[in-house]
Amino acid sequence: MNYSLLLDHVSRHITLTEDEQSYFTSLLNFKKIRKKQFLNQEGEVSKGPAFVMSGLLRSYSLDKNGFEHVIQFAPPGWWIGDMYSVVNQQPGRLYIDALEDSEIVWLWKSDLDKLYSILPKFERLFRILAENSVIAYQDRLISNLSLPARERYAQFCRQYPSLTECLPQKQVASYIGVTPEFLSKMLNAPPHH
Amino acid sequence: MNYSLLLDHVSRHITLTEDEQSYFTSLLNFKKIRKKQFLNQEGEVSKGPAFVMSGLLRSYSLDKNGFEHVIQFAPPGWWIGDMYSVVNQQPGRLYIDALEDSEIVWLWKSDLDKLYSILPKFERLFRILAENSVIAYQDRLISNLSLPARERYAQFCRQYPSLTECLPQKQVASYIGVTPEFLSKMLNAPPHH
DNA sequence: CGGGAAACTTAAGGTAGGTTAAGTGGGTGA
DNA sequence: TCACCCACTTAACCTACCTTAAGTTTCCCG
Repeated sequence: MNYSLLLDHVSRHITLTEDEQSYFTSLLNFKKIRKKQFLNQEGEVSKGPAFVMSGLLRSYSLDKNGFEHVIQFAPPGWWIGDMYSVVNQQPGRLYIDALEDSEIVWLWKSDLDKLYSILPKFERLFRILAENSVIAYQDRLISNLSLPARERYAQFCRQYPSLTECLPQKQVASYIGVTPEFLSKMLNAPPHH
Repeated sequence: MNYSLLLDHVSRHITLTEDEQSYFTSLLNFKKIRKKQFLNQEGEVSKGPAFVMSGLLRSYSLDKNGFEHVIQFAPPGWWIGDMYSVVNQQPGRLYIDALEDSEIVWLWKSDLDKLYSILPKFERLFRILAENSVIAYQDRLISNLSLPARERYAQFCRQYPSLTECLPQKQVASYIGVTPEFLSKMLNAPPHH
């Protein structure tokens, strides 16, 4: 198993000896997920955070009218999971599925806790990741509260140019919070002033 | 100076000896903020996270039409800050001001970093706080994407009953993402089935 | 290949929520 | 005590975005 993508990612925030690296990787579980298969369904207790090695995952919630709302996309090199469910070990409210055939590695919550106590450096890693996550959610909240759909779309394209290319429009629509019909109309209409 | 509110809060997540407590409190800066005064203005580099001892603060962003969008309220026992600005030591996009005369304690980012290296337990504390923050922002994002204003209001009342009582309506309107006029109309109209 | 499901488009009509504007009442500082 | 400000209300009008529905294209799976 080649963990270099993950170990590179980790080493951007904390430094590990070879022994520490192999202890860390010994806790990892590997999994292939084919397109449209689920890592996680609403109402299940999420096993733990997952790191994407290849492919593309997303998390979304389903409202009572059956509409999906994308919370996050996770291309290779990103973490994804249902934080609420992992932290509280309660059934979550998110679905996580693969938009492309994907490979991930994931940790049991109990192994993560072990990792924290044996290698406290990992507290730091996950603190930093959580902080970055807070920043990203805050940014998105501000956009949702203060920008019209057209500018939210423009911001998405600026922020995730590679995703913009490979995602179907309806996924982007769901992320920025409009219907696919409206996004289509927007894109095929003359740019507003 | 009486730090019991803060130390109680900290001890819910990590355990400190008396020496550790006094080292921690030695890093704290105390500040009184009168109603309508700012802790933080857009474009400034935020000094660091602040813990509210008494009073009530809020953070908000200002859009290009001059409208405020409340990101967070912070009653006593809560942390508030501009995470983006603290982490990156760059000018932030948030204003933080006091809705009531308040007292806070806050940490320089550099002291926080010292604290992490001398007492790694604090990595854990702030990891947990950041994780809870992620959960809260995710929840709010889901509400904004999938619930109509009336239900966002109901959820706010359920989630923060004490804030609902003491906040002026226009602050709540700004938090749930509607105009004060619309919230007023909503509240004075017959409940929708 | 062929057929069905998705993704995308177009368009008509509807609605949640915004804008503007005017008025009321309570609180507070000079 | 008065003046002013600010929170809140009301109401008429407006628009960004949604709903429904139909049609076209693409693409995948058998």
